[in-house]
Amino acid sequence: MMSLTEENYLKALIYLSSLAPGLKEKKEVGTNELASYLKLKSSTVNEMLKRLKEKRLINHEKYKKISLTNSGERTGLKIVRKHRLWETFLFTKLDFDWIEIHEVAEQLEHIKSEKLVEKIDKLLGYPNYDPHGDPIPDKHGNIPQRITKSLFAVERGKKCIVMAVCDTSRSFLNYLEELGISIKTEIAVIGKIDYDNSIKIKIRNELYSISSKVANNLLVDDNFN
Amino acid sequence: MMSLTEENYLKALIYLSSLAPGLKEKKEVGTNELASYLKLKSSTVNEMLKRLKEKRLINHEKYKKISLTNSGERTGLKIVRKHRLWETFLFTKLDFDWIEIHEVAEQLEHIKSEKLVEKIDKLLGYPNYDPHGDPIPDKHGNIPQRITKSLFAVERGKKCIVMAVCDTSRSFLNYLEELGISIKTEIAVIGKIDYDNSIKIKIRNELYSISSKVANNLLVDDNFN
DNA sequence: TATAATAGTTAGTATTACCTAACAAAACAA
DNA sequence: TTGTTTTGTTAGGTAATACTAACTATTATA
Repeated sequence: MMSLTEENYLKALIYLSSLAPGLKEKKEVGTNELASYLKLKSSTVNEMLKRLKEKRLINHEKYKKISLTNSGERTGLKIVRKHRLWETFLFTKLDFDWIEIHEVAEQLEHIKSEKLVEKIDKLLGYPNYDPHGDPIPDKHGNIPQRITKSLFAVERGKKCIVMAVCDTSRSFLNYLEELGISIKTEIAVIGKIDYDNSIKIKIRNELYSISSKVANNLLVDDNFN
Repeated sequence: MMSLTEENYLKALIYLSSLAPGLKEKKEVGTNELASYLKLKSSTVNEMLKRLKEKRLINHEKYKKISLTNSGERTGLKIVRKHRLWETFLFTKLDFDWIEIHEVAEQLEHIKSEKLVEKIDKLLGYPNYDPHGDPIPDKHGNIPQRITKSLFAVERGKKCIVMAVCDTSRSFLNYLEELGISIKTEIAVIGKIDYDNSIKIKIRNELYSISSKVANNLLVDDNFN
């Protein structure tokens, strides 16, 4: 039986080694990297690594990098799946907003019940992406393709639909809320200002100007023009 | 912040001191009683009692009985509320059956989010009773009246509706499933056999005979004949 | 390549939540 | 009332998960 803490270590390892946005291929992870991600001391992490290795969930040799075993990866992906399904549930069924879902899903992801996960998945209609646009692994651990086209890359004059965000920080999500941008929002790209790379967009017939930083953090689908 | 374990102690205390079926008035609880209910050693319980007392959640003097403070009772009722709401959610929204809901709700009841509880309550239409017929405390801690009339007490010739069960053991619930009895099932009392106190009933036009033990563990509403 | 900076490990400590064994108080019964 | 049973407490131990401080290995750079 996995403890809540062990589950969180695996989830962090999955994230740092393969799920983090912008990672093309699998990456080995260091003790300190993991520690700082989990906001723990490296000595603490070091002890847990021993336990996870004993349980054959990770590969780790003294002073070397960490990688997940197949078993570790499977287990970790299950938790990611649960997290993202719960986020979707909270957002679509209970009207939680973007900013609130993560914290509650952090708790719900540790509920142990295969049946519960599958029932929630069914209730939601087997979604491929969570409200942040992150892909939801299916029950076998297969992960849908991540959306990669950013709003910044959309041509002038084209319309697109917001599918995901690269940044889930409170400040970014709050700013999006102010702009009225959420998942599935339609945005038309009106113009691009070369001087500072900012972009003029139209949302529900209102004009806005957004910085390239914001545009780069919005992933979109424009395959319908 | 309450730990999961502390929450379970409070819930157990609430149950043993006032919520257990058949309790008319508040009862003081002993260390051993609590220990055997929680399947722990009394020494373990004793330590926790110290902590709960420090936190002013219980009253307890050495070698004396335990009672909940107002704060302890409020906190405990919140957990009972969450447990029963989650049971209702699993039963009515996710098609879990009677036998499965308790174990999963034991985990879900510890999720910390006021908003989540209230949203689930709303989604369910603010129910007064869970799928076992146990009353669900409202957000202020008020508990609806428990149903008290057993099937055994229904007069011959009358119809009634199953509202609650007094026994939630696996074996009893399994037997009810076999009979096709669930919450809201209509039962007509056809006859009573004085010899062994067994009862002849009709469910969906099928005749059955049940023992007085079973009849006593089924609580019903017959205020509609 | 020598040394400084970074990364990783070990040792020792604390807290929570459990245990067993031994003991003390209270309740009951002869 | 005195002995026995039941109930409750204390002392001491363990595993999981965190910490700090001190150490060692690796890597990067001057």
